[in-house]
Amino acid sequence: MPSSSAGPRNPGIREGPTFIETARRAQIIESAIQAIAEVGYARASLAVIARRASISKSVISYYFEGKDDLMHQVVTVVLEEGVAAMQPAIDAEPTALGKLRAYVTSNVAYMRTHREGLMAVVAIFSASGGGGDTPLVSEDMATAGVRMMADIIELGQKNGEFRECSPWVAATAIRAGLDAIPPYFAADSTVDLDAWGAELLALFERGLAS
Amino acid sequence: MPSSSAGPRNPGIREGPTFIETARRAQIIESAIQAIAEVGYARASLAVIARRASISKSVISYYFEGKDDLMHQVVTVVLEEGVAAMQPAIDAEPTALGKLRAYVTSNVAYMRTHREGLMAVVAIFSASGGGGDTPLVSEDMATAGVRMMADIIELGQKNGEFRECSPWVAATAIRAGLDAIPPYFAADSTVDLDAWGAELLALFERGLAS
Amino acid sequence: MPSSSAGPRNPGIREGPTFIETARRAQIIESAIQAIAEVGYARASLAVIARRASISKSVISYYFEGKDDLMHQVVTVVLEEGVAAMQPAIDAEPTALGKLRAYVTSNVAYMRTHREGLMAVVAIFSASGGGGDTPLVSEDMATAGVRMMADIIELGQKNGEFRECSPWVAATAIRAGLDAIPPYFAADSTVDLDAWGAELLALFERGLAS
Amino acid sequence: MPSSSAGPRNPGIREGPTFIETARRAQIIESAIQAIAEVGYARASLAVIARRASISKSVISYYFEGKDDLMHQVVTVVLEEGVAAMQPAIDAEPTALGKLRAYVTSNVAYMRTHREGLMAVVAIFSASGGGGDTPLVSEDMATAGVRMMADIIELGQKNGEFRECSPWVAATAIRAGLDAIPPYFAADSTVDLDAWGAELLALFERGLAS
DNA sequence: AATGAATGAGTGTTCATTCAT
DNA sequence: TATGAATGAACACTCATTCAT
Repeated sequence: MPSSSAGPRNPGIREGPTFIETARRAQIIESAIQAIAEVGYARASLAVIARRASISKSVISYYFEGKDDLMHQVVTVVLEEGVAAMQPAIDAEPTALGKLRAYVTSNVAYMRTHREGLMAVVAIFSASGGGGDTPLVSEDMATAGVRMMADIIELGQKNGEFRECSPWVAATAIRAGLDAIPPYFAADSTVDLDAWGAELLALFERGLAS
Repeated sequence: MPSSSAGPRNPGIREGPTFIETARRAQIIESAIQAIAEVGYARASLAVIARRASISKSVISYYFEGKDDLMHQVVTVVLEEGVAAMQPAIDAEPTALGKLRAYVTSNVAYMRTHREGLMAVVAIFSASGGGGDTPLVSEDMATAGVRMMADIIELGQKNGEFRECSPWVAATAIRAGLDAIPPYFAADSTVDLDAWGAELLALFERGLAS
Repeated sequence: MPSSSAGPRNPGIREGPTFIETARRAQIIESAIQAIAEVGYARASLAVIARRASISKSVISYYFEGKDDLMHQVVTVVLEEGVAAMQPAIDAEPTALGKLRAYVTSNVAYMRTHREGLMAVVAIFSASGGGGDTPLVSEDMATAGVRMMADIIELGQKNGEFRECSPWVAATAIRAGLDAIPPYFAADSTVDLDAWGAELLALFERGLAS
Repeated sequence: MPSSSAGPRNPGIREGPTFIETARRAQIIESAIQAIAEVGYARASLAVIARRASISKSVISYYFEGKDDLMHQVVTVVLEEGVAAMQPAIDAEPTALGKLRAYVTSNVAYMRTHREGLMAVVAIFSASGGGGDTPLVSEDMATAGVRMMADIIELGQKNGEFRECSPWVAATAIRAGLDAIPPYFAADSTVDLDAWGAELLALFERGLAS
């Protein structure tokens, strides 16, 4: 009864994930992220991922239900960590403008340390979107970041902080603006992320100002 | 062994591509676009593309150096057609604001009629490794759209129409905001593209206003 | 639109099976039969079958939808050939007793030249029966031989040639008695098939006599 | 590295198999039988068998030399139990006819309670290569049932109870007739086994009558 | 006595590519 | 100009087996 959230796929009786299991899972997910970020989703085969982790392909099958499961977990981990990193900062701000700034700032900060993860997620997203039968990435996950932003904008519109406009379109634009950064950062790691974030903020603050 | 830039090998008198050759190439590229848009990059094998064009796989190998070449050409054609469709409208406008509006408006218009092509390009982009320089997508191609926009913004700044800011960041954001549309449009073809474009324009006009 | 009855899985426009196609199909089916008869169904992998035919595995995939399809065709070919060899002899006999004798005699005769095929079919049958999701062998095919025999017995009972008894049980026993022969014949090719057939006939003629 | 004939390696004082060892072996064999009967030989992997026994795969490797050994033992156990269940009834009958009836009757009775075991044996037989001598099933084992029956027939022929004929052919036919039952019984457990046995007996008693 | 971890060979299958015709 | 045939490498995945603990 292999499951993505439970342990490996063999044992008789289980209690909780072993130390080694947790470590291996993390290691494999990390290798997957690096592989996707570096050679693209199409060329990130299990063999490539395994080689990068210096393990045999079978180990991946031992800890994950299959490639789809692994990809799903990559997305989950990166997104959950991202939300965990951003949410407190956003919640701490009372105003919509503050929240908007916190969103962009903390997102850019997260980007600095998790560039590859974000690139991997974007790659998995659009590889999934194509039209396969299994979603690989749930609608819910794919739009989580946009929804967060849209909520902030709606709040600002109720407050009178922001002008009337489609929160969804604006939120999509802001997220897209952020998602476009990692590739540039990957190609040139001297890119000034803070400056980029500040520029984006200036752009959207003005764009939304009432 | 025809190359991508020249036609099939022809040691005779001929110089330019035959009529039939041009037609076949276009047909294959069109089939590739449809296949990618419909089943995703991963499942768009040469066999699938060939079946869609009602030809045998070998014909593709005859007209293109390989799959990478075909993909490269898909990107080229779609992007060049896009530029061809947008450039006159942009050039016709004297002011930077006018050009910005023309850019977004004509881009959205092109999107309506070339949704599949744009989705295919995005799919090829992210399947081939984020945004770096790969066999499938050259750096130059990937950033062409951004550069066009950046030029407009710089013009506006010289004019005094737009405030001082990083033209590159702003241009990237605008392009990203536009590129985010096709997936939504594909999932729901009743999406109001004009409204979306207008919203984006309102956002960025305010964001750039001096 | 690959199909087991149609041609290979690639071409644009098809008319009928090529000469080479027919030959390859037959060759592959023959190799599969030999492999199964020799090493058992479990060890008769596509690799083994391909090696025996001195071709690469991919050729099998080129001419058959998959392993299941190949197995299905093995069964079909062997059974159809068997029926074709037996049916005329059976039909030529007016009496049920004559038909019974023709059935057993022609079956044994077919066995001499198609021992491996019959062993393969039996192996595929019981590998299929296990409980997989796809039948691999249709109920219809599996019981065709028994039904043929049962019909003969029923005819004999209406005639008064045979005593009253369950035609199905008797037919099953006769078929089973015949199916048991090939392995012995395989182990020792000097087995006197005609004598074996005659013994079986003596046994069942008496067993069914009214 | 316990061998199939001895228990797990035990360099201490002990000679015979421990209680727990015997129990585990029996449990594993039983699980193997169920697994094969239920999902077929092909899908009855050690993992499946282990899960059914609620133990880890390694335990199987601990008690058996390998999968082949386990399968060999499954066959041995089922067949030995069958002989043990039939032999007394056969020995109790003085006449060959009585023994024939006892053979069939007790075989059918054993079938009712050990359907899965018999199906497993048949599956192992035909998965492992027809009927020859393989690691899984020894020539000796495969023909044990036939020999038992052949002995009875020979006795009857000496007695004058049965007519002259090849005891081996007749015995093979009878065993085959019996072995054909389990699949039908498995597909439809309401099959009247006693009636089936009686029909077979009627058939073969007449067939052998002097 | 038993486990979880890991491996390497092997499974069926897909794919881009080559080549004679 | 185009095809059918064939290939070999790679794919995700399964499996029996080994081993330290």
